[in-house]
Amino acid sequence: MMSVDALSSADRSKSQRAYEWLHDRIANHDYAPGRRLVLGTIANSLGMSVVPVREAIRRLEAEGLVTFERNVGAQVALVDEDEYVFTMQTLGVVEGAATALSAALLTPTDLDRAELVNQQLSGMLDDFDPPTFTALNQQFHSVLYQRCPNPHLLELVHRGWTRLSGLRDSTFAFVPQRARDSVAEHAEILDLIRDQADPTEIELAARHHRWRTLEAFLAARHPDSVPA
Amino acid sequence: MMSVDALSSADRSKSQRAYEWLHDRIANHDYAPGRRLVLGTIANSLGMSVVPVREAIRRLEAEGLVTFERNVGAQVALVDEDEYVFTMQTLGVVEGAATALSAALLTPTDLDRAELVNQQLSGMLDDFDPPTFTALNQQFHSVLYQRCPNPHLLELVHRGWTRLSGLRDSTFAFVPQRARDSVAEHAEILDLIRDQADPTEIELAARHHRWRTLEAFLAARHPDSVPA
DNA sequence: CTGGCAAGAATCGTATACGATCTCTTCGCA
DNA sequence: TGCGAAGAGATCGTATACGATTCTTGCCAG
Repeated sequence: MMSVDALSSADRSKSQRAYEWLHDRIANHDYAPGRRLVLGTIANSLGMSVVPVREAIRRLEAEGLVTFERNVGAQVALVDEDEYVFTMQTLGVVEGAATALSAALLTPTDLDRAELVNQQLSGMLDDFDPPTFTALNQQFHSVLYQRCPNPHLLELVHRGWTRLSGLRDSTFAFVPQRARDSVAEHAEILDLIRDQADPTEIELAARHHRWRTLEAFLAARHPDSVPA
Repeated sequence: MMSVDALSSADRSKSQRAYEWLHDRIANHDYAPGRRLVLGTIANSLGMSVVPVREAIRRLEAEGLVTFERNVGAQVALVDEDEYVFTMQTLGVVEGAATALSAALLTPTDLDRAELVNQQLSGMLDDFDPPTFTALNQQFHSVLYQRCPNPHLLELVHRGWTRLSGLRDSTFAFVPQRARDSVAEHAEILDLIRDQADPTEIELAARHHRWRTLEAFLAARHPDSVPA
């Protein structure tokens, strides 16, 4: 019988395993933004040489999850405020588009599942736990965009979510009030999809839902600035 | 005095030079879709070992310009019809968004330049040369989206254009009639921007402009199918 | 003549090695 | 005491080497 370890490494190159290993750790924020990624150390942990690890880090760099500086090394990408704004803005665009393209293809089961998740979100409002809320929130949205037939758009949505997952605390930890509005907007988006609304309307609803979360975050960070 | 070659390689790693070298050749379609990229051969051409070349190819793979199969090798990504459709669809989304975000920041000089390029396009309509038309067309659009302050969106737009640049013939080679409509739509987009129209209106105009090119291509390829 | 197998060539995947570069500490001198 | 230089240690960048996998070619049996 194969060992567990042998199974887990079956038919994947070391470079691929290194990529997945690092990707998981970044997405689960076991490796926080700013954490240095020392090639030799990672190679040792994985029982391989540095060569496959370097390739994995190049891929993560191209995806924006890792930054790299020549002769210095790699670290998990920092998500400063600008980076957060740009990522959320882009995510609003691509997720909105993916959701609109997905909407007509959602099954009644999909919609029920989304509804159920949103009810769970609603039930948490008075006993608020940001990490759980954030996880369920992502689950809600992923149900809605998952049927998007365009793989490029889907990948862009996934990358955006992954980048944001590196944050220790979500927007909802900073701005709890936003959670309540968010749940209500989810219901509106669901209604639009159920009513087979115009795809553009669905798209803009999904986009502005995300952008409002971004605006709530910015308002909390910069209470003095004048709203546009 | 440094040799030209030493200058061209100054302060960039070999990995970086390999990346740029390959990227250029793919973008200029010196390397056509499907062309195999043999590590050893490329390494020889560049006077380096295979290690930096492998890293460069990993990056190009993550950007979608190259496909890679384990133990087989890399090739310039094929752009079949599905791939073309998905890329154009995605490009419509991200370029539309980038153009809308850029619009308010365009200077009068930018707008004059765009106008000039569109006049050149217009002047070519009766003496039609698809490659030149395609190049000027890209130039027109890049003027409009270049001021987009969101670097993520800008990068996505660039990647989309680069992927499409690998095609030997643009849509305009298949559907010359589309060129005339395209020039007219360019003028409409310019008017919207000059009139400081609502960003959403600009965005949708830019998006649908691209999507109509896509539809023209599909209609030419599938003359029998029923339009939606 | 055709299908399949086997040997060789081509190419990839990864380990190891070592020079190059950066960073941090330490030491000397003002 | 503070600053700058020198050196040690850490880490990176790339070359080389070689086993592993895949592709190609040609021979043999049916």
